[in-house]
Amino acid sequence: MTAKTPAAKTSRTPKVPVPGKATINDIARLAGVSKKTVSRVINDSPLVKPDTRAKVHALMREYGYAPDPQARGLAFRRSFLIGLVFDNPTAQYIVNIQYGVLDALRDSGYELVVHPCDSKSEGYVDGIRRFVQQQKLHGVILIPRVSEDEALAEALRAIDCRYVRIASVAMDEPGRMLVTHDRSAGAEAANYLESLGHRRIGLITGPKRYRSSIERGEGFVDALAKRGIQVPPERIYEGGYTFESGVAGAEQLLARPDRPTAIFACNDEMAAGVYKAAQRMGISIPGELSVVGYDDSPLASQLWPALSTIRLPVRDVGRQAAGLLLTQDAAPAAVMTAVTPHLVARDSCLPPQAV
Amino acid sequence: MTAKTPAAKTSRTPKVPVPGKATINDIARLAGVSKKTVSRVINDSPLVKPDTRAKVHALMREYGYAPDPQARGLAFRRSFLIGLVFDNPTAQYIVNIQYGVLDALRDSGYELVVHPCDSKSEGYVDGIRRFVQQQKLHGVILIPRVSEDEALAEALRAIDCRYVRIASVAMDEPGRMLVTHDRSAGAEAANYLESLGHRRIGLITGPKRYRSSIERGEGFVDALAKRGIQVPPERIYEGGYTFESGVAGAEQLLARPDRPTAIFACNDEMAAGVYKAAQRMGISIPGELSVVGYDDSPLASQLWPALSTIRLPVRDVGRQAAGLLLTQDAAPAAVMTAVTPHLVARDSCLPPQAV
DNA sequence: CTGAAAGCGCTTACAG
DNA sequence: CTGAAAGCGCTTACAG
Repeated sequence: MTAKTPAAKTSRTPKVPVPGKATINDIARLAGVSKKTVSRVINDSPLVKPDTRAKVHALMREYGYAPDPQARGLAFRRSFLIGLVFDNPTAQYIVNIQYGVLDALRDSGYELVVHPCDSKSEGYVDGIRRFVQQQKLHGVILIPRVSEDEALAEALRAIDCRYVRIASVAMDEPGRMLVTHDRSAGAEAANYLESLGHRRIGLITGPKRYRSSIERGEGFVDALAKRGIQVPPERIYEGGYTFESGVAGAEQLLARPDRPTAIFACNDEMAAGVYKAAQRMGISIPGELSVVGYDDSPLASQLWPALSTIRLPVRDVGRQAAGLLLTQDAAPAAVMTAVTPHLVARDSCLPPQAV
Repeated sequence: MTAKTPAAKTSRTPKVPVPGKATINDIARLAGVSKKTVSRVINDSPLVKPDTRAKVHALMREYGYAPDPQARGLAFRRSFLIGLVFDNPTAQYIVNIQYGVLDALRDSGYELVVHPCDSKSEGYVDGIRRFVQQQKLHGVILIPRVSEDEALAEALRAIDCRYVRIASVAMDEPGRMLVTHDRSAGAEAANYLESLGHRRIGLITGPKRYRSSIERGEGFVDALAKRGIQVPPERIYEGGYTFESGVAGAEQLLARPDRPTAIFACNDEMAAGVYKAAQRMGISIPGELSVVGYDDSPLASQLWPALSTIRLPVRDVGRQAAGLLLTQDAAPAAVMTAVTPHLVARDSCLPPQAV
């Protein structure tokens, strides 16, 4: 204890913090500055002399120091957690969003907490509010269908909680929206089938309570109308985004005398249902029936023939949504952020047979 | 300020905490006890007079008080977060585990933080260690394949981190394991096919680096052997748990002169590949070929004919794993916890044709 | 059964 | 550009 030489040679003195266990006090002492200065370095304050900053940074690296998120959170009166709130989309969608969000969160000091909910249950908004308040979340990312619920958005604003809504149309200010433009993808599917020569075209939509379903269906019908093709009500079937509803829809549409030569199903699961119905009825795909789906789920490329479908880069959606959330305070987005879905043409469509 | 009557009548005084914003100090003051006593109530200490406890509880409810997890965590020197660490299983598996874990965590005060990783990358164990240490996690749940990595388990033990491993065989002490018994399910598939009368039976396994693949395959082969049926090497194909590898495997197995009358694919994706190959080769299922899969993925019931497969209640797995983690300190599990998979017979199997 | 003091590891507000 | 004091909302260790 008499030596005045720089310690750390005798490695086990209580003065040398264990890697991964150092605190702001250790770094401050080692650097010969106050902890407030270390705090400034942590928070990238410009009010630190470059030399001091460099020295502190070096020490932080040397001891593998990372500030304790809980202590920081307590002082900041908020946590470094982002909530992912979702109702009941497909597993693939949830997981891809998670991967994307985590891409954006990597090395940011933020972590992702998952929070499923049931938007049909009484008081689900209260549940989310409690979650946000208790965890003092930095913000939440809202996936369809909860993202489409204005009451939830309103409740979050009321408690001053940052959020980003992922939805098929802009329904909030730019900083709080990530738009997926389902309508234009519906139109792309329509134009594709029209350009192949199809004129009698059927549509299987999702449930009306999903905005995506409306957008996809309307985009499809409107685009066909622009090219002079009408889709009469009897060629539209409202499905439930499920395989079974796809089967039922196709059976109904294909039983008609003026049977359609092409069907657009608003998701891949229902498109798979169309395959099954067609197989049962002895209608060959793509020879006698062209099919377009939506989602590009793993299923799509496994069907036989491989399904032409709409692909949305969901991981990008997650990444950008998280990016918006993190920059919401610093650089409030001025222009609406969007990720655009596109058609992936595979083997399920052909020009209609000349009958 | 002169009134000595119980306040709260004039509702807006600074003495009355806003709902959802009360602190331990507010509750203590309102109850006329010290915050330490409130703390005892929060932590279910027996050292509180029933009357006092009741009064504090009432106040907590009235003001919607919930202790701040960050403050609590800081004082406890650990957080109330559970980490879910996974490499790359199917989306459906990940999501079901998440639902299950959250079932168990509900109202426990713990939250779930997701942490994907790449077990093939250099230093992935370090990444997980940093995650655990920085967040001061209460514990982590490990899903295959990372759950099978002894080096990771060792590293977690070294930093004194609670964990539960989900795997197909017991590879750790009871309190830290949730076993899924893939071997017995493989045997069940074997016995089913044998009892239908099949004798020439093919097997498409997963990659050898997955313990589940080995267990399923060996369980299948051993069970057949017990009933006097050999599966020669040329009737075993090592797939990659992917659709394409299922196609390739089936094409090879079905091209042989003594073509099998039944195939067991070690997951549903590969079983779907078998369907595709069979369709291409003009072999009808189940008439000329019986198929059994594994996982009971959504795919299974959408295939035509519906796939007979092994079903593991994955959500239960997640729930029980989380349960183990939460009770690890209090009641260290003495006996190995298991969730058992079972065959779901659908339409893809029939006795072999008498040719 | 209950409480006053000190501390967890950070930050805010203030002062210089 | 830097720091000493007080505080975020809890708990531990100690005392009674």
